[in-house]
Amino acid sequence: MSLNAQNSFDFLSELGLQRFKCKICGEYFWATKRRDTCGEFPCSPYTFIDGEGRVFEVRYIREKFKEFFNKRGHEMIEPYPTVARWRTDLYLTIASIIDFQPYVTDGIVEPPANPLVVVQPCIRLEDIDKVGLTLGRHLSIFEMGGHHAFNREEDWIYWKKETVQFCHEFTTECLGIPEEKVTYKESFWEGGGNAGPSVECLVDGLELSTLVFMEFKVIGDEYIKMPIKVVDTGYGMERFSWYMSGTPSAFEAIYPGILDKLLENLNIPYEGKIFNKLILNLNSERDLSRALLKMNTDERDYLTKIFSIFSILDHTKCFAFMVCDGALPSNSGVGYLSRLVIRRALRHLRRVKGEIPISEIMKWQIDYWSRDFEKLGKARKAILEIAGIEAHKYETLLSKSLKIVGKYIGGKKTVDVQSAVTLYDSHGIPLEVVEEYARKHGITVPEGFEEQFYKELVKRHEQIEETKEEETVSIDVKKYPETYKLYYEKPYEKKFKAKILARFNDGKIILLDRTLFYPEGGGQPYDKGRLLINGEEYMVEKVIDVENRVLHYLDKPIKADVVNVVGEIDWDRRYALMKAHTGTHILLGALIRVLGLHVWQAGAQKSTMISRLDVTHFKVPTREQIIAIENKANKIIKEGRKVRVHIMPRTLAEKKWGVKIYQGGVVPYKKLRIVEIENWDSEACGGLHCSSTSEVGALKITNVTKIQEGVIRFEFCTLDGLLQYSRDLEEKLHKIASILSTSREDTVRKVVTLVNRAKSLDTAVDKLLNTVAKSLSPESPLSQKLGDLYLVELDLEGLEEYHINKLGRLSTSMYKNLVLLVKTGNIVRIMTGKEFAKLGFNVGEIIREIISKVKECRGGGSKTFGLVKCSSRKNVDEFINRLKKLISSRC
RNA sequence: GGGCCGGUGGCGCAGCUGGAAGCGCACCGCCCUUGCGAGGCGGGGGUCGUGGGUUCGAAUCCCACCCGGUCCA
Repeated sequence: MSLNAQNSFDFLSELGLQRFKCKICGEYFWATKRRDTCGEFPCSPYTFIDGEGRVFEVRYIREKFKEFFNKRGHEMIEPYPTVARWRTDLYLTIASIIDFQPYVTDGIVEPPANPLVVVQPCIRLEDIDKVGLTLGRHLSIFEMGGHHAFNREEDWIYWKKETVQFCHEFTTECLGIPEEKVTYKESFWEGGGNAGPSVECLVDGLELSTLVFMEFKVIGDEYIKMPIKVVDTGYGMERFSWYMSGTPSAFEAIYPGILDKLLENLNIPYEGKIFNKLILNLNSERDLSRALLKMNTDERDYLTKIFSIFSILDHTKCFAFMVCDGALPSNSGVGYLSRLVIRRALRHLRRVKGEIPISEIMKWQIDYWSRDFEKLGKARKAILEIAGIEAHKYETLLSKSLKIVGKYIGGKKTVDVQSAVTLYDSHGIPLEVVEEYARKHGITVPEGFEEQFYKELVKRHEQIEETKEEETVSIDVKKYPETYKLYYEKPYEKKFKAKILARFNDGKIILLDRTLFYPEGGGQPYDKGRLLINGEEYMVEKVIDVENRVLHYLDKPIKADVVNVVGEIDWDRRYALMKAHTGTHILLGALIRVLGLHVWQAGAQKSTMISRLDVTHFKVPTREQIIAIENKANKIIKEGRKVRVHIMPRTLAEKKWGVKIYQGGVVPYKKLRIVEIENWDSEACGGLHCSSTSEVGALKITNVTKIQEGVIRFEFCTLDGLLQYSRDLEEKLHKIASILSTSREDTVRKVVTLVNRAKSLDTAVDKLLNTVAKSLSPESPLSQKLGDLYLVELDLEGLEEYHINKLGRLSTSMYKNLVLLVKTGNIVRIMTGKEFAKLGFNVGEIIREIISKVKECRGGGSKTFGLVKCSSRKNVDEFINRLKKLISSRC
């Protein structure tokens, strides 16, 4: 790649480094002294593992890192959540720079500080299957230390040379790693929509940090120069911790205490030395099995167990963070990822035959990590409960799976790929369970089955086609000035004067210089209202915001020469929406307090009637909880707490209220607009609010549903809606009462009597049917003799099909020679006793034979039962006559 | 958000190339037994997730929706 030109790295010579070519991989690297290899595994083996001396916990490294950079002018920033709620293109925070993409890196938003240092917990699941196998090089959750600088021409902080210098000093002077061991490999990095040359800092085979010089924005295949140059660094806190500790694997360093407790609990001794026998570049299950083949059985079994334990450690920590940040297990969205993580942990726990509940391990993790991450401790109860629920679900799945596997491959001689894939795809049953079943039941698993299995799996998922994109009519508004947003300045004003700046769609869409009309956004619907021009009225039907220009959609075109307008918003609608919006914030505050800190907003829609708020939570709350939530919310309303709006820099807002302000998601502005309900709730929000909670009047939750696993929807209304809502309920009750012809007070009693009556009618009908059936004996006056058989013809017009069938079933089982004909309108049913078929008759055949001769009759049936529909009663009778003749002639 | 699997008596399921809703467990009654366990006989309990459509006829086929499960973004 031309972008990765050598001159990108020339500055390294100024730091006293020399450029060499790795004799093994052929890549270029820099070092203080001549050496043959680049310093990265496998060109250079791991030489730092000595297994002696003190353990440097992640905490130690983290503090050292923060302190080092803080002393060198970097402001400390609190880490963001691991769930990247502020981004639409990512579920998880995969690097520290994610916190600042894309708005800061694009130059739209000022960085919270410049330069800054942050230690960001990150979650990456792409390589989750490698966790454990690589002894800790891969982790699903890790802390990335980053020092970042955002450079503009006019405001230059620092660039490549200083960055490497900082890194070098931190690695060598601060942590005491010998300078001659450190190498810097040339590379190129790309991710999150940005790219640039990078330098990897390697020591004794291990990559400890990567320094990226972000210069490009990646759009499709194109690299576009960025307006600002960003120093994006990533220091692996766990890597440093491992390196410094020199333990056989990283897990001893990351999880001191927890690892021991787990081993002890599982009754497994720990022998780190065995790892020396392993090739350390295990990257896949296949690599592992190859390496394991070279070992003896005991060693192999032992190692497999240890790898599982590593995975359990890693995954339980990861899960705790995810749940804490609101990624509750689900079958879709981020929630699926957290379920994936805990399922993997549970699978490993089963492999090592762990009797210990996973929530117990989770408890240890919370105890250990909440020392640094307070939020984990606060979410403790929810995390443990959710882990318990997930473990239980997994158990249910497993206990069901054997039965399901049997259904698919039981009785077969070999396992077929299709079945195995369906079992995995539709039922979540992993291949190993299928193979286990096959082995037990003597079903052969063909050669190379696993490969075929994955091939088929990939094939199935490739077949999924892309969904069509939605068309949006875009109007180029950028050449006009931004609309002045009067609605923010004066949310209680109803009328305003403005000038028309532009007309679109022949005057049906207009752009104003200022407006009180709130455009759709943040789950708050747009305002409606009217524009007045010389006494003529134009209705405003829709309002949208395009790049801060507010477009008004009118019911009829406005003339080209008009400039001045008077606008008036539909105040009742707007005020109802303001109350709904403030109500939403009040409700969210109540939900977090009653249900727990894992509750995050997952979506919201305000309405003048019933609004809704979706939040992350794992089960539909109980009636008591819902009442508690309502009571809390109404208390806040009654107290008349102040609702204040603050416009303030991001950093300040985050410092004051934390990342919880990002409930609504992406905030693409330089400064945040914070809506604060005194001591209750603070959110970055672009909507319009009441100035006191008392204006909301009241809040009633009208419905609570689980819209998907891990997401609960609360439908609610404020005072205006409540009035309408109760009227609707009243109306319904009134209708029910009138149908029951009783008073509204007596409806319940009446329904009870009716239900009881229905039940007694049912039994009465059953009894009567039984009596009628009994009466259809050969001696019955209705009986018509047909040889050995006899026929009864009934007209049961109006009787339900269900009861006719029941009567037929009863009578024909009582009387084997009975042929029962039941007429209902133009339909006739033929039901026969056993004797009929014994004599060689077949109802279906007979029907088909006769209807070919009778006009406008259709029908068919089985040996003992049949149904014929004719166009008229006359044809029915003709059919019956022919039937009788036919039967008697053959008896 | 998409794909796949499923929804049938209280529970677990069969029936799904369309023809009168079944089985096992549980439940009730009787018999056997000194009692328990068990066994024998008999019985109650479902209009097949909801709504449309095709058909003479739908649990079964088609469409939409709801609910549960699962895999993948």
